[in-house]
Amino acid sequence: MTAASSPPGCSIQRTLDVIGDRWTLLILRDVFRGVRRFSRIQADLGIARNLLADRLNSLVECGILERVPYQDRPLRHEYRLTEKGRALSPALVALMRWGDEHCGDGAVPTELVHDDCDTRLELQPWCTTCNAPVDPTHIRSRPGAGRSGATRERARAHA
Amino acid sequence: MTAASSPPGCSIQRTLDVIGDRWTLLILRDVFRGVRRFSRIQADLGIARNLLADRLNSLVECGILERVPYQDRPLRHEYRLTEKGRALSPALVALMRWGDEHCGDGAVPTELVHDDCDTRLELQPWCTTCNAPVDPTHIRSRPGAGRSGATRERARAHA
DNA sequence: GGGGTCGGTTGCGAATCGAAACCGACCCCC
DNA sequence: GGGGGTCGGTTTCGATTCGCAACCGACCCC
Repeated sequence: MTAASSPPGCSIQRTLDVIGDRWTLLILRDVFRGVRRFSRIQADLGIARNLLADRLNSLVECGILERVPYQDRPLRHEYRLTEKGRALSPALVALMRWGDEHCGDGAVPTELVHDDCDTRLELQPWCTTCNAPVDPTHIRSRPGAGRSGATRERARAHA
Repeated sequence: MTAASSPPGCSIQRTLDVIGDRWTLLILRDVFRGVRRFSRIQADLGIARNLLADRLNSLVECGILERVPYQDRPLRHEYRLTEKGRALSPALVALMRWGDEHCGDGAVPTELVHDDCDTRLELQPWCTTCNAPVDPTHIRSRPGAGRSGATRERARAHA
């Protein structure tokens, strides 16, 4: 690690340690869309069963999904998003939007809309102080001074 | 593929085909932060050299990065984000924010702020019609009717 | 000539992946 | 009771990918 680097535990690094493999985000996309059962996900993604079992276990273990029984005898579970899992929504949306804009191959298979007004969703860094979107060139990164709550306090106080 | 699934070429799938491996987003994070040279990135991430070379080539090949000479004799390049690459900013920010909120381990190593006002950035789906953030429960996904430009037109007309 | 930097490439053992077979618990049907 | 099917896995094993270390060419300075 050099001076320009973040500590090993940078947020993105930690995030990708959890969801940064080839299948995990696709699994979560399915769960977001309501595809919640083992075999449905497996058929949908074409992922190997052993890997799917493995990834689902990891996701449950780290609190992104939870196993909820949907029948007894035989006991079967489905996988639901926890609050922590639902919080990944903006990231999924951002990735999907990027794919739409930049990897389009003639058709946009899925788009996300605001169901109140049918507007196709934008997703961008938003400054709550300026109440305006922030241009990428105006994003500065800085070493954090502590936990996010405290940090937000500080930012509010400053503004 | 089942009825509930998207076509094989779903935006997220296509996106992850390009940037969905264990290192690529970390490499891009470095480039976003200004770490643009082969050996700097390598030292920063601890990635194997052959993999880094491979990933950088892929990223250049698909137009996310470009190779820009920073000296002749010996000719050396650095890797810069293209427009397409810069468009990944919201996704990176979203992932970083999620990591901050949900994978914190006592310290938040990096945070993103709006450099005009020092506000810590939020990132959420934004409805341009309502001019308000959209709650995840109000996000509906629908099959796209065509290219994104046309789709956006339609959404505007509807609103 | 010796040593160092930079951006790779090559080789090889180790870890991971993917496909397919197998399994237990249960169902329905005859 | 037997046969067949579903569901959610686990096991096995060959193929792919990864990660480390060594090497390399082009250039620099001393």
